[in-house]
Amino acid sequence: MSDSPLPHASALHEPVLHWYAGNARSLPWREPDAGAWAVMVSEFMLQQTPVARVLPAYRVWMERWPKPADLAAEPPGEAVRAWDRLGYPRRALRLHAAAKAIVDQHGGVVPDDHAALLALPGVGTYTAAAIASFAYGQRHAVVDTNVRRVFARALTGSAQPSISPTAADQRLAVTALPEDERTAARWAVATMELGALVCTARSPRCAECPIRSRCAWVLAGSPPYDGPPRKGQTYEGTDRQVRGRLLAVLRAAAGPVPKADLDACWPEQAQRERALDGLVADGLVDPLPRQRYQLPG
DNA sequence: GACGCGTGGTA
DNA sequence: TTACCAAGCGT
Repeated sequence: MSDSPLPHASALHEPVLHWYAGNARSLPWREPDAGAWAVMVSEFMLQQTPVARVLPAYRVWMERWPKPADLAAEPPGEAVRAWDRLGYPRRALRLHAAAKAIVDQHGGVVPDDHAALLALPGVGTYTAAAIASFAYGQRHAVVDTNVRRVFARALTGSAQPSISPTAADQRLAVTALPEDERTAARWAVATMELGALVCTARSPRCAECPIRSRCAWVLAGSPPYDGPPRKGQTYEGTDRQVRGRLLAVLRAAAGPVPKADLDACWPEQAQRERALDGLVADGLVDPLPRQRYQLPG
């Protein structure tokens, strides 16, 4: 995204906030009594995983571990097991580590300070801003892929945002932020929701969009994407697939698993060994004596 | 900045 | 069917 002449983002505030008031989804982590831990758990799970797949795992998780201290008291392997098939299971490990840090350093309360949040394992720029904004009502630019896409279209006039987040994206989001703190917090969640429900990546529902009459991309005739090709992520045959299979076996087992059971899930030995070593190096798997393995204790 | 990291739904 | 996409993070 370029950072020059911007349509005044302030003209978008009222229509987007009004749209959100009537169209926001009811999600458990948005309930008034949800709390910061609920927001934090949802944000970890939603990193690269769609809402529909997060919902059941989220409910089980919060029922079992309603506070950070509840999770911190368990071995990390239990977090990995409860992560189920959400994908990227290192997030489960990081959420567990973050819960321990919250207990050790913040009295068991999710911190409300942006810098303190950023220091937690698995919390990056986006997640720190999201927790501070959604859970504590603070004024932060909350820049995820939805927001980058909405701003790319509405303000910059391009069909898609840059392939990876840029400093310009961040600056644009900061510039567009309403001054008032509470309004800024609603704007953050509203722009994200607009990107998730209307201003979608593939087939945007422009007819339903509250800012279509002010959208730079629509006003330019909705030109197609003309940037460099996006990096297609292959999966079949990758180490990621092998890791996924190995971990699925370990999640399903109540206790230690003989190596033979792991050997059965992938034919090529070299890749299998590499994947298993990687899981051990990542702390997702504990090696035991006598060629056995289990989730980390 | 590019890359590795899971999984499944959708067009 | 293949390819893209989904509330990123850490190295």
